[in-house]
Amino acid sequence: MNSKRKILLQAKVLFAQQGFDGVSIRSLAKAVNLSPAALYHHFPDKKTLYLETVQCAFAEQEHVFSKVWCSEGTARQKLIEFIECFTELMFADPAFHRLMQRELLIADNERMQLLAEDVFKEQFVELMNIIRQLAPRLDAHLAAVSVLGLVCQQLEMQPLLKCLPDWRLQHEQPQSLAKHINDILLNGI
Amino acid sequence: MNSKRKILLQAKVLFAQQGFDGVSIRSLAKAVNLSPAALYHHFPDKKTLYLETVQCAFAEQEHVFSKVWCSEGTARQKLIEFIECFTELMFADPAFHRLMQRELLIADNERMQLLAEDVFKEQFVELMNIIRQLAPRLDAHLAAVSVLGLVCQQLEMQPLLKCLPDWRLQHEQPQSLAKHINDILLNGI
DNA sequence: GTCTATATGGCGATAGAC
DNA sequence: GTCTATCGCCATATAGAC
Repeated sequence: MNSKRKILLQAKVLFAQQGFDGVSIRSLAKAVNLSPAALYHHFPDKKTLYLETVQCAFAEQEHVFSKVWCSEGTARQKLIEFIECFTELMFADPAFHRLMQRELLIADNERMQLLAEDVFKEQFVELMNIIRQLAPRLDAHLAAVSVLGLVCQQLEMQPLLKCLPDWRLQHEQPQSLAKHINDILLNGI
Repeated sequence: MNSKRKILLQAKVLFAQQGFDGVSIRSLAKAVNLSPAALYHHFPDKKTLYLETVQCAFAEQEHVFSKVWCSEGTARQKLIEFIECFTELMFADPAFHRLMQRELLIADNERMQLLAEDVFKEQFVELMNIIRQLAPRLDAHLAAVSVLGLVCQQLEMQPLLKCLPDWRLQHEQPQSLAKHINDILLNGI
């Protein structure tokens, strides 16, 4: 395989796990069986390597939901489908989700604008449109974030939840989780 | 003020902002007007300093919600009150929330168990009890996390949300947010 | 309890051979 | 395109004076 691609894929995993400062060029080089110097042939410096890693990881996710938005169902069916699809995606690629969390903690303004424009905007607008159809009384922006929050928080808190009462293995299965979220969203508490 | 306490309070802010690897003993020392060596009088090493910082930050939050659980209202009123209280708390102390996010990313098993037992368990059980009264059909554990997720995700995604369509300043006001979350939780979409 | 000075090591990055 | 060797810097941590 292309060395540059191999580096980017490994970097995604390591940066997601340990963050920018936690990953050294040396450790990344060892993980892909190259010398540290070899990495500098493909990237001018560590920061650029990191940014390309993030860009590469997010580019993979750009058009995942097109099939949901184009489906023939009602708005309600589309929302249910989106939640199932989004939950599956987040659980299938934890490195992506962790990278996202770290980017949000860094919150670099320029990068946030790029992420918003290139990766999230289109999907977010579609989600808001569905919500507007289903619940015109709600602020669509707030409600869209609520939908995402219901999915993401279950993932983020997983390590803690295992240590709290009434936790079940089932809680980490995306289908079971999607079902719960759909229930709570459509019927309330 | 006590030097050790001054160090811990400043460390909370810096570690929350930049993470364990992002904060050097030197930079922390400069921020509290001490030499790096002075910090080693109060803490044996950097890792211990970090752990004490986290422990100190979380200890402050232990009994914040007791007034909610002891109030005289119905289960529904208590839930509304909890959401308002929790939202206010998270927005009032962003350093605490960021530290929590970073701890979840590290996900050290021993520390998760301590956090669960000492800080979150009691509140989490109370929240589950309220939910069981309101909606026996739901898995109380999943539903409790959903409530927390609705609040936390709005905070975590803030830097990105500003760059997405239909964002309003109002979305960052805790009261306005709590109102939305209560609406969506009690009535659904 | 705080300082100055310093030991020791890992870091990002570069030079130059192959 | 990859290597070995290395530079210069900043990190954690310690020694010992005050």
